[in-house]
Amino acid sequence: MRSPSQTFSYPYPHPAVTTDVVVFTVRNNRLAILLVKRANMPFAGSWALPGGFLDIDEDLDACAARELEEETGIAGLYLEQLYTFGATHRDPRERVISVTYYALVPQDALTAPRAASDASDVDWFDFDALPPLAFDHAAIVQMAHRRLVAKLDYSTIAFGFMPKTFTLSELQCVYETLLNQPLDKRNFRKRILAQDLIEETGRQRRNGKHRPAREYRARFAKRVEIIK
Amino acid sequence: MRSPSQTFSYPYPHPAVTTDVVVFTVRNNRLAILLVKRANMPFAGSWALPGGFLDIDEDLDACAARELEEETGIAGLYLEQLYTFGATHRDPRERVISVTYYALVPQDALTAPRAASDASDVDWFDFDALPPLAFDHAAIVQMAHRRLVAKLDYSTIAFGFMPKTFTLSELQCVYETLLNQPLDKRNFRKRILAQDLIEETGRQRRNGKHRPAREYRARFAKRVEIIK
DNA sequence: CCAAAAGTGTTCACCGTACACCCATGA
DNA sequence: TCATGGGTGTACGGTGAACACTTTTGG
Repeated sequence: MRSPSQTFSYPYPHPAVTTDVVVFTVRNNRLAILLVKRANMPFAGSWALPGGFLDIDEDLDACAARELEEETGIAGLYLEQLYTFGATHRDPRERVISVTYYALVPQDALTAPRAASDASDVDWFDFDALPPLAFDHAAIVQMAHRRLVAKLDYSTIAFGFMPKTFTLSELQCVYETLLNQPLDKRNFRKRILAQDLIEETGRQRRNGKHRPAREYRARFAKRVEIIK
Repeated sequence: MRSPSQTFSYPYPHPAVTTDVVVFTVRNNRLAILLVKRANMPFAGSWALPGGFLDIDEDLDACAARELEEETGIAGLYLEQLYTFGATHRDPRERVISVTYYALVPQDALTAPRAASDASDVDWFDFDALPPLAFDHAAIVQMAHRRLVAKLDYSTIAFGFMPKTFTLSELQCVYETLLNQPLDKRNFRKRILAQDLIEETGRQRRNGKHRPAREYRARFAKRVEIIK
């Protein structure tokens, strides 16, 4: 707003802008996502992705994080932008553009989410047993899943599901879940260790009446992103 | 937020939504992009990406295609969504969310674009000699370029720069330009032919006082079609 | 016959894959 | 001592990289 001539505002109807988030986790060796039950029209009573309307002076990423926390109580996740959905009739109320995100929750952080705000209920659903979803959220979920699986090959995205420390068997289990196929133990360990992405903590994990497992942690500080 | 009917409209200020497009081509063995000179405030006289405001009942993809054609006369490109930029102060006029796209133009289709609409001028610029850009368009261009280069490895995106028929040397030249490094001729030909993506037309190309080159065409339906 | 770009094969190093047995612990 | 998951090495085939000369044409 530098000069009067720059205070122009586009004199045509503006669409609403929302963010929606696909939150993945691995739970009971199944891929699962977080859904909220809508309290309000339209689609009241339907399950949907957590999300909501953008505040006029709020960054897109902040909106996604805020709506996620408001509706589910989950905060602190790293959100990555997925795609922007803007078909003209995707929302019966008015024209709505949805900027979508996805995020990963470590297995151990599965605190039960609590519903609030526009959500009357919140729960995790196994990815291959999802209920019918409101709006075009099924398409959003599909795209997020494709992105997640594609990224397994060329990024460290799978570590997003791991707690701070973990065993190689736990890590392999996550990969097997995401790829939906068994992996050879020796080859898996060789590959992971060769990438030099994890290091031993020096401690051991005793999980039963058998040999203890070595405990590892990720060696990289932040998420190592390889460009898509 | 509740309404008995479905004519509800979100009762808070809506942001404006625009689309912007990064159009790449390869010209004189250099990567180049298409820019327009802004006719209006803000940033009047600055170079910027072609783009503009979304109509309220227009799909996002259609908006990107329309604005591109209005400002540059280029139509018929396959546009792929890149990322959505929504920092709160990226436009001095008002809050603006920009859904960005990128597209590829074949080498031979380099008809001079013609300026119109909000653009007082249009031109191609070598990617490594871009002028200062309006808004956050430099960041958009950077992201588009990273995506383009990343996709060379695992997609057929390079064919988007090729005419309907081409020689292997021409194709190699495009790869070398995009990767900014020379490639071994024998390995390149072996790799391309092994992928079974192209086939001989049976004709030859005589381009000088030397051995003619075999002419090929893409075997798959190309995404980038025609320029107007 | 000369200049200039087109076209062609082999070797080698590395990596992903297939595959089976011993180890450490708690009960 | 047994049941259970943890941990280890080798051999093979396929793929990407390095590397130089012959062929075809126009002038």
